[in-house]
Amino acid sequence: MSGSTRRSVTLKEVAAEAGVSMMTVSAVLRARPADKYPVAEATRDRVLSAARKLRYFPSAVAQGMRGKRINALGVVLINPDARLQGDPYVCGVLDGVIAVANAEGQNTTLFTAGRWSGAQESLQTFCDGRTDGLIILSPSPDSDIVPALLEVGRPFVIVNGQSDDPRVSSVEIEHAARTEEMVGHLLSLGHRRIAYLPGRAASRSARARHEGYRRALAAAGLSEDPALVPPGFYGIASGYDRTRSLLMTLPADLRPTALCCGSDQIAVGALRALHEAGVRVPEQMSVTGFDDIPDAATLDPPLTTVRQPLEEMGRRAARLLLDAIEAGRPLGVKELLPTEIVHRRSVAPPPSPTKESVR
Amino acid sequence: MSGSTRRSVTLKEVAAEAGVSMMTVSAVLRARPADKYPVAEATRDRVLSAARKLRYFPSAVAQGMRGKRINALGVVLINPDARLQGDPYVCGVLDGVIAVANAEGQNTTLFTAGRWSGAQESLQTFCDGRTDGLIILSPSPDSDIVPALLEVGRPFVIVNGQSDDPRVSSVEIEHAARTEEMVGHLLSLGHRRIAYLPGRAASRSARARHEGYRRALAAAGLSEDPALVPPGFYGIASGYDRTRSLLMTLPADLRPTALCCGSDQIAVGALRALHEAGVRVPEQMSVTGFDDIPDAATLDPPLTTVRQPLEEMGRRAARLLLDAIEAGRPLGVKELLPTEIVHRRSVAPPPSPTKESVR
DNA sequence: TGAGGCTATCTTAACGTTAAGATAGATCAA
DNA sequence: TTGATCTATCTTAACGTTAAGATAGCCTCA
Repeated sequence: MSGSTRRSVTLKEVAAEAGVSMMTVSAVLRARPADKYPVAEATRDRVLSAARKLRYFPSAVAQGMRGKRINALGVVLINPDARLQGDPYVCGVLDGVIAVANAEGQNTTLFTAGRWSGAQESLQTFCDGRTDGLIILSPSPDSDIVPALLEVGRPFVIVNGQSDDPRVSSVEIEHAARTEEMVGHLLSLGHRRIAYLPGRAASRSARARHEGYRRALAAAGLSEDPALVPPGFYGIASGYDRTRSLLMTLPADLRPTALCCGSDQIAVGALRALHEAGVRVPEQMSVTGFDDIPDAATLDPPLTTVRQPLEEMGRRAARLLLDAIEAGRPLGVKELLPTEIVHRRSVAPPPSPTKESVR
Repeated sequence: MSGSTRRSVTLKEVAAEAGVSMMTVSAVLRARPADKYPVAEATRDRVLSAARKLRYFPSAVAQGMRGKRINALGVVLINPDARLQGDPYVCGVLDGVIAVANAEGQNTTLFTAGRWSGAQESLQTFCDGRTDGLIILSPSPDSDIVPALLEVGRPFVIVNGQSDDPRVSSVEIEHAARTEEMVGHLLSLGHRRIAYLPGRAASRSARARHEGYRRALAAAGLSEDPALVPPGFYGIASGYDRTRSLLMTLPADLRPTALCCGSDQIAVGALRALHEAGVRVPEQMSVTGFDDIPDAATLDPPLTTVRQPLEEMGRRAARLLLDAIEAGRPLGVKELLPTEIVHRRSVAPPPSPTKESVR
């Protein structure tokens, strides 16, 4: 019975067992409205019990070929060495996508572009018909995947990688405005020397956040001091190394009194370096992050940061995608989700001597 | 051209464009060995350029219906409120599965059982033919999914939920033996009152780990003190609450000197509670975990724990599943992966007065 | 010269499902 | 009584692909 049952039970077998045509079985099992395909009560029962007896499961693949939907959403992780563990950003978005997909009776299929050998090759995989559409997570602005997808005309939504093309739907947050607000907050507390530890310049979000930092300084009549903005990347190691450099290379009176980090991971590294150097946070140095990863609340001290609604972003993306699939065409909706600053203990006014003395 | 392109390009259209039959196009594009289906060089070129021109992508769905493989592995997350963010265990295994799947040209499809209304209903989703087989993550021993899957005869592999049935393939670690070793280590350091914070008793792994704790005590001539083993679940909140209770309810001389936690998440909660209560770790209290999540190394103090090769477990499971799919039948392979204790700073001998005074 | 074997290609049928139209008996109004 | 309408079911064709067998021209060898 079980064991080497290679083939699965088909509609035809159920039909034979119940002594009716396949169409009748199909109608009964899909519970079509009776006015479309009326079935006698007795027949219905016979069909249902035959299906149960044979353990029949409808083939989504065959259904997908017949109709035009396979009821699956694809999620594309472009990052070549993408790993879920230790990537709260991707996991959060994915959780949102899965939640909506589940609620709407859709499956979720993961695509990871092992090595990126150009969009053309990857599309062979992404567009093979096993999903109805794609959610692209943080495509680099340099990648050619967006134009390629537009060309094949498949529904897709971008998360965190807004495109100027009016046909593209995307879910995005205000990187610049929120960073500007954060830096403004530090300025209002009296900080004047505020370092910024940015993500890699190839990333859209990193560029936008950096721009927010500049705008806040400009609004306060200050300009960016390159010595306080060492290039880096989103990652614990970057935060650690850059912070150490800042501490070692700058004379005490030129040291920043606040460290605005482009991501929480960077802030984690920064806090570690400050801890090792005996610099107390926030008394001697304020530190801020961006993302509000789960760890942010339990760091020592808890991190003041920007909360990105990761799961909501995933949910929105999934809904936009479903809309586009339904409509059968790109809808070009750009959603901008609200973010907020979460105030925790890693920020305080600068140590007293600084006061209003702008250098 | 793009825009409302709803339907995708088919083999037939490519064949028409190239002026050959569909079969020839199929043979060219799948690069079949020439001795099976020889095609003239000129024809080949014509087909390839037609396919490129029309942006043809073979339909995996149609291929899957024709042949018997769709080249996708399913991963079933039974946990009803499964979330990837904050679940390093699931993420780690998933990373391993994805790595192997990718390397073998397979897709990965996620199934989450929103609410668990019995295996029969869930199987409708899991067995709808869009995957060639399933990897089941940590099924509860109480769930009826394993017998149900055996009955429908679909290839599947269990991770961390070994079954006695000889047909079932599983990837497992030694929960009991390693916990026994960990508790033995604490005993050898002189600890005699060792609390154990278990995972939910419905979970196989939690039961097995708990059993290891008992065995270690028994080997030292001790028996379990129910007051030191409050029921709980794998999760930060459980560790925090249970630890607070232990600290508040027990008189100082009855307090444990070591806290053996059923998971790293529990240990995270325990450390937080101890920190708040001003109990120094490891000077006044040793703490151990299980899993070795990435955070374990950066906790304060870094956590002594059992390293579970999560990613390797995922990789093994994927390989076992591919073997079973290949064979077309359950193979009943049980893999037991090695684990090791990672010694970090959260463990020390008990404070001096305790010594050998077994109460 | 014809049998056999190549090479390059085409045709048919099938995978499991479903939309649309066909059928056949029963009921009903004119 | 004749057609119209309704109910319950069946039949056909199609979705995009591919295995297997068919075909047709050409070459080789006895």
